[in-house]
Amino acid sequence: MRNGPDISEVAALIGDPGRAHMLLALLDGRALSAGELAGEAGVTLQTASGHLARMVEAGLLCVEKQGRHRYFRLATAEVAEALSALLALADQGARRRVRTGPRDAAMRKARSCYNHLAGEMAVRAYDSLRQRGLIVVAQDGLDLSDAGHAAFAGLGVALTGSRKPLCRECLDWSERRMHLSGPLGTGLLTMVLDRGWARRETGSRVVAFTQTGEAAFRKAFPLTGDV
Amino acid sequence: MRNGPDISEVAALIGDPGRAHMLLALLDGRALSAGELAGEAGVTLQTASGHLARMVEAGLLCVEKQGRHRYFRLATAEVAEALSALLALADQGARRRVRTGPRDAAMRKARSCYNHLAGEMAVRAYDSLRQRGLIVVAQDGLDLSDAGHAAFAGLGVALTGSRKPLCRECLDWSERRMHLSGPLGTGLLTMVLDRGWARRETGSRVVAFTQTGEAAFRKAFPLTGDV
DNA sequence: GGAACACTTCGGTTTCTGCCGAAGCATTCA
DNA sequence: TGAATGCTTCGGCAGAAACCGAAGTGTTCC
Repeated sequence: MRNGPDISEVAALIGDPGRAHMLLALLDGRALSAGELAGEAGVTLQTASGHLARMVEAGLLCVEKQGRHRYFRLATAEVAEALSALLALADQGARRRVRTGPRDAAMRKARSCYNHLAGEMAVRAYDSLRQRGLIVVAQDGLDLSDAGHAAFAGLGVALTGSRKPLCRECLDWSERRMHLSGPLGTGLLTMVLDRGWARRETGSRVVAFTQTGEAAFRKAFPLTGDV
Repeated sequence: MRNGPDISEVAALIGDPGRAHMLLALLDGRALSAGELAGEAGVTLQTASGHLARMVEAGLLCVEKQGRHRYFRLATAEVAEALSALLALADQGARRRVRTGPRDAAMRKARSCYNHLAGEMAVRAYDSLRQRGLIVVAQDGLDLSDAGHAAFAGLGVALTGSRKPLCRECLDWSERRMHLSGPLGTGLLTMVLDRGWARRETGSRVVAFTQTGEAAFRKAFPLTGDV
C-alpha cells in the first residue's frame, strides 16, 4: 500500500520473453521494422504488432512511419539504462552456473549501447578524457572543456546542435564502470565506424575493432600507465 | 532467437505488483520480515511467502534467519540499481499525466537508497567531493584521496574494513545525476543520522533534514557558487 | 484498377500464475 | 508438554494474457 510510480507495470512489460527480445534487439540504438522484430522474438506478425503497440503506449518505444514500414526504436536513454541494469542483474544471476563464454569476450571489449559505444574501449575513452581534464563535472551533468572541444574537433567528431546536455554518464554492465553517452558518446561511435577503426557485426551488438583501429583508438585516448 | 542472459525472467519477477511493492519497501536497505512485507504488498502471508521464495531463488533477495523470524533484504547493489532505473522509467511514464505532488518534494531532497543517501543532498555531497579533489577516478571505480580520508575522519565517518571498492557511483532517478554509494555512501548516511542532522521518516524512504542539520551539511560539503 | 506487401484488429483457445483456505513445520514461551 | 506465533507447503479456483487464424486497413508497384 504505497504511492509513487508503479514499477511493476513497466517491469511486467519487459517481463515477457517476446517483448524482452525485441527490446534487446533495439538496444544497439538502431530502428527495426515490425516484421524484423517479430522474427527476432520468434512470434507471428500479429502477435508482435500487439506487443509493439503496448510498448509504444507505455513510452518504451517510439515509432517512425516510412512508407509501408513502421520503424521502432527505444524512446529514451532511460529505457536503455533500465535494460542495461536488468542485463547486469540477469548476468549476475547466470554467472553462478556457467562461466562467461568466449563469444562474450568481443561483447565485453566493445559493443553498441543505445546509440553510443560501450565496453572496455568505451570505459577507456571515458577515463582518458577525465584524466586529461577534457570533460569536467558541471552543474547538470558532464561538460566538455575548451581543450576537449579542440580535441574532438581534431578527431573529426562534429558536435553541432544543442550543446546543453552534451555528454552523460552511463553505467556499463560488463565493466561496472561509467562510460560516455549523449551526443558526445554518439559522435564517438560514428567516428570510430566512419574512420574504419571498427565495424558493426551483423546480427549482434558487437563492435569489432581492427588491429590498426584499436591501436589508433588507444593512441587517441591515452591513459597514464600505458606503454 | 538470441543468446545471452535472459532479461525477461528477472523483469517478470519484478513485474508483479505484490513483488514490486516488497522490493520498493526494501529499497531503503533495511531488512524486513516476511509478515511486514506481506502487509506492505497487501497479500496474505502464504502468498507473500511464495513470492519471497522465488525472489531469493532468483538472487534478488537474501535471507537472514533470526529466531522465528526471517528477515529479507536486497541481495546486491545491482538489484537496487535496477530498481532505481525502473523507477526512473515509471516516473517518466507517469510524468505525462500528473504533475509531481508536494509529497514528492521531500523525496527529491533526500531519501535513502539501498543503504546510502540519495536525492539533492546526496548529489551535492558528491559534486562537492569531486570539485575539491577528495574523490578521484581510479582504475576500478572511484577512490578517496589522502585529503579525502582526512576530511571524512574529521567528520567522524569510520572507514574500516576492506577499502578496495570504497566508493561507487549510483544514478539518481530524481536528479538524473550521480551520487555516492558503496561504503563511503553508507558511512555518509549513518553519519548524518548519528549526528541528528536528519532522521528517517517512518514508513517511507524520506530522510528529513532539520534546519540546523541542513546548514551543517551544506557547510561540510561546500560548492563553488555558494553564498 | 488490381495485385502484392506491411501491418493492425478481432475472436476464440489455451496456458499461466496469483490468490487464498487448510494443513504442516519450526521456534518460543508458559 | 501444550499453546501461541511466524512461516511454508499443498490444492483448487479464477482472472489475465499470450498466442494464432482470419479478416480488415493502408501503401506501393505494375
